[in-house]
Amino acid sequence: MFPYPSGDLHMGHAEIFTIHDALVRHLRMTGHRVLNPIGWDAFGLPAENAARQRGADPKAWTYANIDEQWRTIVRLGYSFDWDTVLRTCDPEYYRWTQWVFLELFEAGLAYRREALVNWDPVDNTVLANEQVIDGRGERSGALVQRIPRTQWFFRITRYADELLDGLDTIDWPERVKNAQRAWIGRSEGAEVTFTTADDGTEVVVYTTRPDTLYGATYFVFAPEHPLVVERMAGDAEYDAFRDEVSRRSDIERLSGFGDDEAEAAAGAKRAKRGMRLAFDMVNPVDGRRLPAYAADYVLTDYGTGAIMAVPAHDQRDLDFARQEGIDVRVVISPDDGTVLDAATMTEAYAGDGTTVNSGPYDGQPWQETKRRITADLEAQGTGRATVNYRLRDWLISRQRSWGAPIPIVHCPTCGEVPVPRDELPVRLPDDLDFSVAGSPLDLHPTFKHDVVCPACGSDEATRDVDTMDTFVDSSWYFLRYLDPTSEEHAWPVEAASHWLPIEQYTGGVEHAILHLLYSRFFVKALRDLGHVAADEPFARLLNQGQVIMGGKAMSKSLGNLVAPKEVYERYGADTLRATMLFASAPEDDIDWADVSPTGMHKWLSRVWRLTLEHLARIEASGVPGDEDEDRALALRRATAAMVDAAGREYAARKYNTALARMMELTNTLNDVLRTGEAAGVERAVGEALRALLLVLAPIAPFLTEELWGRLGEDGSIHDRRFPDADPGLLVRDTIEVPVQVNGKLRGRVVVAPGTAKDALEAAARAEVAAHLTGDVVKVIVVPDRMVNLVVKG
RNA sequence: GCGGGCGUAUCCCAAUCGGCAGAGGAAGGGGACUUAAAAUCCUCCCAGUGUGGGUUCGAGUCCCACCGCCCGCACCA
Repeated sequence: MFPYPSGDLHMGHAEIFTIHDALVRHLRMTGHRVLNPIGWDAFGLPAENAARQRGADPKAWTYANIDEQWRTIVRLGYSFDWDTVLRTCDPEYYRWTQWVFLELFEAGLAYRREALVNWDPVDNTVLANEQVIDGRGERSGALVQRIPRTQWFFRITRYADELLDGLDTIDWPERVKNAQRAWIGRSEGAEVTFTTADDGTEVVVYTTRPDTLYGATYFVFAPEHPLVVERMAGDAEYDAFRDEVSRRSDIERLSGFGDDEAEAAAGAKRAKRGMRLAFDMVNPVDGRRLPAYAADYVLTDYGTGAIMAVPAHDQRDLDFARQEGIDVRVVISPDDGTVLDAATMTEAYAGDGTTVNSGPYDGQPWQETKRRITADLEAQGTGRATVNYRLRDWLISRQRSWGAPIPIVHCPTCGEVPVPRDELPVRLPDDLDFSVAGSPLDLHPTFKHDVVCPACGSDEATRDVDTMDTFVDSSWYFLRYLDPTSEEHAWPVEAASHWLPIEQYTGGVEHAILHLLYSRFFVKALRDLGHVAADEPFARLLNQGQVIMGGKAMSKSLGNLVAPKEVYERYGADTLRATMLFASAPEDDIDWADVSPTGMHKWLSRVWRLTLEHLARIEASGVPGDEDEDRALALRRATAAMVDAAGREYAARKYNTALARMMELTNTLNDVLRTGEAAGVERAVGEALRALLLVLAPIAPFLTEELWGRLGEDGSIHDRRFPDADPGLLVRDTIEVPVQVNGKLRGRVVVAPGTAKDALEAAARAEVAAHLTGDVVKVIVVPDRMVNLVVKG
């Protein structure tokens, strides 16, 4: 994932880029052609806030940060392709963001409507559902308010099913896929049409349990439901109730469970608030009258904003029914023989059971009732099977001015008119005044009004003054990398079909929903519009862990921040890189309090010293002469084993254990040099060092390059092939096989690899004869691995 | 409450298909070198794998229950 330039690179960036760079360098060394671009997600609020607070020019501010990050990226040796750099805030880029918007608009995937939206009173903008965490704005932390407002949406819900099913086709961490599944929230049920008791007005509800229809004893509307608003117009009590619910949803709902924190911690249930309405509803299956309520626990924007309430089998309904003294009616009898008492039960029963009290459906398993009732409703025209989703359309309007303007002109006669493609980009003015109280774009002297309708030429027309969510910018940037400077097209369709899906995508798990869901939607939509062939943007995802400090997130306010700069200025870039990779597997968090750049620096210095000492010896004694064959062979075997093992560790992206194998070899090298004349093994030492440097090159590019040159090798080490182990050196003459008696280790035998089972067993019996005090009743022989003799008596 | 993940030495962290619990690092003790310190080198110390069951010839690894921690989601009908 590309970085946001809020300042210099932080440890999180260093972590993601280090992992990614080791991976990419290894791929290059194993003969892959790698496209490894970099860019900046350069629109966004911090630039605008800097402008507001310090009078900075957001563009200059952003570019200065990009320059700083760039220098750090170079300093840390990240091998990005420098000729594909892009910045989403450049008009040359956002021109095409606007183009993508128009493509979606014309396909009916971008639309404008009024809705209850999330208003962030601190950042002064609306937010998408995905950007509201626990009722607070993701960035600002402010309590979000629900207000009605006309805004632009992307119709991501059209792809809900495909977004869900596609998860089965991609190699992503399970937790990210689960998060997306939960977010999409598909459920299967039925829509059932109820009617008002007085004039038969139809009201549709969504339920996942149509089999419990006979158990409905009341009916609930969301307080904002249009029918309620209409029917209760002028009712002061209702107005007060609605007001209170709105306030609650802004404060109490968000702060948890009311004022009592102890109660909140214990997970106490939130009291539901409801009001009896002035009319009744009629149950379509049996004609019974159901009292109608408005209550805060029914949401306006899920399902149809109205429910049938079945207290016996839904806990929320039961809580409300007990509170209001409403009847409870049991329609499912538990299979385990428990008898539910409608008068006294306090826990709704949602398990398996047999249908009762439901007229013609009695006596069947509930699943069967569900099928039959749904079919019967359908036949009568009072219901149908449906699928429902938790996912809502993506709200993309932002009342901010450091973003891509929405390329639409509003005309009193023509409505929403797209800006013609050849007039793109709709540029942000350079002279935005950030000292104003509202949106600088809205209040700019000419931006809004200095326009005519592209369709009819009317000068009454105005520009849309909102910008797009910055997640729009980042939902397609990977396509732009394929031809980042083109003025002809957003990206080359043919190349896009070759390079997508991206084989390896690396980034933080904080984007589990946001960026990773939006990008998937974009690719699917753009595919349907013929702009790309792939179904998914990212075939394989690696979520690197977080860098923390002493168990807590690093942050300025906690004063536990360690900047990459501190580390690389003291120890160098290679040490920083290797420290991060050695600390843990890429997926795991790194606690900086636990890691030791000093220790890593010591080891890299050891590699350096071993190489220089080797060179000094060669210089002193000339070309190595005859070898000490046993010690040389042992070293060559150790080298081959390291190359073989490290290669596999690299392939599995386990750089921590790859480094451990390299350290092992330096230990061996040290031992070999200590136990005899260096002259006897000098050639093998040279081979070992060269292999070591090659294997280390993706992790420590600077040190290895320097030593490679000093060893007299031509060209860059980074253009060399990753070494392969000599298979002949991996084969051992003898191996040690543990011998167990009754599962306990009692001895070892040394045999040739591949020794036949019976020969191995014989050797094993001889070895542990002293322990075979009874009859051997069972023998387990795993060739080359172990022998277990089971003795009885 | 639901879903996912993790508990191995003082600490970080390894351990192919279930097959010798220790690869690597850090910290600590002792020693060599040094006028001394740093660096370097040598050496020692250190767990039976959160708890309790089960399967198996054999369990850190598989199954069940529980404890602890972390991360999602959560009035979604």
